Amino acid sequence: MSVAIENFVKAIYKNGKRDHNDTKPGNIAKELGISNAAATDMAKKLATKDLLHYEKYQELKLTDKGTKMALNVVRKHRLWEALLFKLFDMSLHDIHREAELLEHQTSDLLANKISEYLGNPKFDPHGDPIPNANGEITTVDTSIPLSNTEEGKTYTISRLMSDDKEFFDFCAQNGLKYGNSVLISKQFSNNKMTQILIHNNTILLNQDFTSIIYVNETN
Amino acid sequence: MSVAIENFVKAIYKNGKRDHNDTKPGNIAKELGISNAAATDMAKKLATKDLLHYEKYQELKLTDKGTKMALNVVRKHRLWEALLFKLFDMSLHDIHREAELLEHQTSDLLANKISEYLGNPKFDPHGDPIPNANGEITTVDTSIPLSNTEEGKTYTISRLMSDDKEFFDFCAQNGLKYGNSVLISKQFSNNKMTQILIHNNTILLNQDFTSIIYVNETN
DNA sequence: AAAAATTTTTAAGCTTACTTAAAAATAGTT
DNA sequence: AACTATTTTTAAGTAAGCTTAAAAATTTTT
Repeated sequence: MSVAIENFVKAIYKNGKRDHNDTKPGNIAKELGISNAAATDMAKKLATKDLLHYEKYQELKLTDKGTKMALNVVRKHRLWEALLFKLFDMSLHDIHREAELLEHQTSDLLANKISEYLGNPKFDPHGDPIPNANGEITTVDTSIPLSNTEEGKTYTISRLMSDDKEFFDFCAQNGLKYGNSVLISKQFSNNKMTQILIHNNTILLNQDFTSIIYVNETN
Repeated sequence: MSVAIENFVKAIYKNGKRDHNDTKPGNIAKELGISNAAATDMAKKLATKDLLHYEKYQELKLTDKGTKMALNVVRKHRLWEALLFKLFDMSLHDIHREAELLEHQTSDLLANKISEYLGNPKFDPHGDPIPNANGEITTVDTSIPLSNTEEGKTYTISRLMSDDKEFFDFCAQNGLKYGNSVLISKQFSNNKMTQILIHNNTILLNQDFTSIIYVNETN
């Protein structure tokens, strides 16, 4: 299966996990930086390969086979991120970019070797869960976006759901890192802004950021 | 530049280093597993990109630009081999196969990180020299094939120049490994066979193998 | 030096993964 | 409910990297 196909099913998988749940060709096209026409073509083709269900004008739905393929690629991506993060001093954004390419050129054998070397980690450096060799995510995700937190409570950063360089640069500068603690000092009523205290610094975040930073309540 | 192009210049580079020195399209085609016609087409195309000099029916000669590209790919290949060899318990053949794919999806930045992590090694696990970030091979190679050794002398294995699984399996079984010592117990007159002593085992090697196992005389 | 064998080149054609442009259907707005 | 805007689909076309078949040139053998 080609890189284009792997990226296509991965994009459907990722979009299907999001709030909007828009997996129509146009959204997948946007995710992949290709034309809508190309996405429609590809969707039809992958339907014949039993990777997804295609019905005109409807959302694209991965079959079990398609989901398995997507999870296999996601697994390799996250294992690479975990490995590069451990071995090298590189920004999360750079690591992501390398993993984006390496994920398609990695045998299952190598993926298993990486996993084993790392002690079969359950999460990558963004806090995203790493599917196991069977394509299963066994961890239960109880995290919520920062935008949904309560004023005065303390949380632990569990996921940074982004590919964006500016976002990661901002995070790196402000100690927003997987595992770190944040206190919600002020939650503005409309949830459009959140003020947090981290490392004795007060930061004001807008919804662009509070919707992709996920946290768990600290016990 | 595409994977196909990187592999093409790499094949010319490798063939140019061998005894036969046959870099006509047919030989490159054989190396890459494509048709002669495809190789001729590609050669013409790469000439327009100033990667090689093309003259009908003549050997293909890399330009400086083409050589630089080839060495950059070779560098990444050998760095990956060195890294995978260090981190994981995998056969040299499997490592080679993974590196064959990863080499094309590796930024210069990542290559430098791998190199740094490994202490800027000068050789990969086969004993092949690793070009530096400028595409220069600074080491001097004094090694000779086993077929050219002298009876009674002791040598150190310096390079195993092959991609072949059977060869590597044989090597692994018999302790034929980069850095190991061999005594030439009998060199048959026509050089078609060589009998060596390694790890207290006597092995008879034919020329297929003695021409790709390189050694240095032990001081 | 001719004849035979091989290699290289040319030519035509295929598949993949795109593109743009226009038609068709859906979704949003008044 | 009708009009508008957007999205999806269809259709036609392109570039990369191959293929096979046949012509042209080179190389090898006798």
